[in-house]
Amino acid sequence: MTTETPTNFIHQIINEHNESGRFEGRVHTRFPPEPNGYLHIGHAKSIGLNYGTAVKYGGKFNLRFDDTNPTKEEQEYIDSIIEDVRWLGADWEDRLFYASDYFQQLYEWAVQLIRDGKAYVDHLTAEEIREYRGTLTKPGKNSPYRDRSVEENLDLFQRMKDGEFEDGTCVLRARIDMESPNLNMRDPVMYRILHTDHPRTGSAWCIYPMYDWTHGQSDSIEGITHSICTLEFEDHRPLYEWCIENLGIYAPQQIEFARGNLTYTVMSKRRLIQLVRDGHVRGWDDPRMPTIAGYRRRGYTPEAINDFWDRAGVAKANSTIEIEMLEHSIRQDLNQRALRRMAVLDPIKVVLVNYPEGQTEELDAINNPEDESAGTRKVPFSRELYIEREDFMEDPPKKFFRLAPGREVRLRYAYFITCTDVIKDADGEIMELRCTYDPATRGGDAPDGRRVKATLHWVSADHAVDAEVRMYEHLFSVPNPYDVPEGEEFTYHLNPNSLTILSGCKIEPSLADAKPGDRFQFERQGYFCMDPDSADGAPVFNQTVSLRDTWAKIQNQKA
RNA sequence: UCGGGGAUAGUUUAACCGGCAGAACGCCUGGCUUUGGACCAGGUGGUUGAGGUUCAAAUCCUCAUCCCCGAGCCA
Repeated sequence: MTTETPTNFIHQIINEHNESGRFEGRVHTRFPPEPNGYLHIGHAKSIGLNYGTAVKYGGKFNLRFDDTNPTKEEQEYIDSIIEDVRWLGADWEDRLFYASDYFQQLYEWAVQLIRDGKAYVDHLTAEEIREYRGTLTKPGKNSPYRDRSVEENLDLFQRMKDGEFEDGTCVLRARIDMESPNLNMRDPVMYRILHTDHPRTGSAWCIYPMYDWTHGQSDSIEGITHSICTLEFEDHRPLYEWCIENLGIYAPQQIEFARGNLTYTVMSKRRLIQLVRDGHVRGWDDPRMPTIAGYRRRGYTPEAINDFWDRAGVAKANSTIEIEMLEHSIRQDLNQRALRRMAVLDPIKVVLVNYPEGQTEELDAINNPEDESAGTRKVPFSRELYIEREDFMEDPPKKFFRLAPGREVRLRYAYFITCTDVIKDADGEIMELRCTYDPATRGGDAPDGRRVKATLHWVSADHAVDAEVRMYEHLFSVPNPYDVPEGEEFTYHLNPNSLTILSGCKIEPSLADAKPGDRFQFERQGYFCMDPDSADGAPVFNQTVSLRDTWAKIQNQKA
């Protein structure tokens, strides 16, 4: 038995169970996805909570697919979910299960209930069932088929299973209480007829159990102690307990918690599917999607995602967390581990007029100031360079510290340079900057102790590699995308600038060796992850998140 | 209208049996800096409301208010 410091109300409940001996000190959780879509970051909360709880108490964690509705479920989703849960770091060891593994047992239990007079085959139509159910305020009334004999029910249920009836002709219902104030207890449907092949059981079954008739018993079979689910199942708990009690089987404890929402994000599977199907994004793993696959491609780490949910906490109050908190977690993680590289996203050429033509130097650059073991690398330097267009202003405002006519700045790990000339084309567009460099400042330090207010990143023009860089903004332009004018859809606030593709970016040559999935900090810009779309000699990077940017903040304040 | 849940800084949360409301993110200052990054120091800001019990209430009691979920042969 362990009593751990509770970090949330669920752990407190577990401590109480451990003290009372309810589960003999056992802790066994599970993550039960329905394979009808890709996992999103909200699921990561549940995965982290279930797996983290098991680890905390030295217990076990199962992965179990809730695959009871073959009309919506697909193998593609099963595969992606397995990959995502594994990527997030949750370890189910050899306990990968499917609710469909239990179809036979569930069927036998249904027969048991029929024998006990606690279930019956109902021939009411779907619409009639709805009418008979009553409303939130009005009690329901009994189906005329409710009092069929055990023999008749047994026969009918057998024939349902044997495929004698078409979809929708009848259902098996639990016989509970049509007047219950809890609508879930008004004779809930246990089985419906679906002549649809199942991804795992094929055509073996044409009747499929409903969630309420499956979930609790699956938990029970697996010896789950704490069946953690979201708030909307609170009303189902009495039914969950009814099934188990009337079957006389081992009883786990269902506990509900609030799912977490994010600002600037929609998270329901229905909406996500729509974004994919209607082409608002490039697929389930589009880096703008809040899916696990999307975040992975974007460059997020599982550690950052788990850290984020740890910080967010677990409670029963509905909440929408500011996306800045997620961004903080990924910045913090990547700051520790990402190698630094220089990349010029919007290049402008700089010519060092006093630097010898044809000369090239190899300068030392630190790979990660936060991690000495990451070492250093050589970066080529020459007479013609690229710097960031926005790092120069011809007529700089007061707080602009970067390059300007007559001003001296440092090129990182290289030299101090001073801008002497601005070359423009006929339209007045700046084409090139002419600068002088100070040979005494090699490496970036002035022996005379003189200081500059800015350090710029740069790339040698002759040695630069061209790259495509995909910059992202939030998929939605407002914190609450659901807040739309009367009659408008949730797509109303879709951000037209959520993706900006930059081509002709100039990146330092060492980046040519990168592999898809590799993450870097582009100095002074942010974190970037190489995209699988990359080809030999044609690298593509996704912006994971920008660096914190006080200059941008100053500019925004003025705007 | 019936049933079930919930309400603590801008956001997300902590506060055991009633005992100084604490943190993270954000925001604002300042320091430091070869990334306007990172880091360091400081600051702003809160118990939904009204009563009651108590030496003492976020916590207990009463009455309100507001929010979420529920009428799939979805999960």
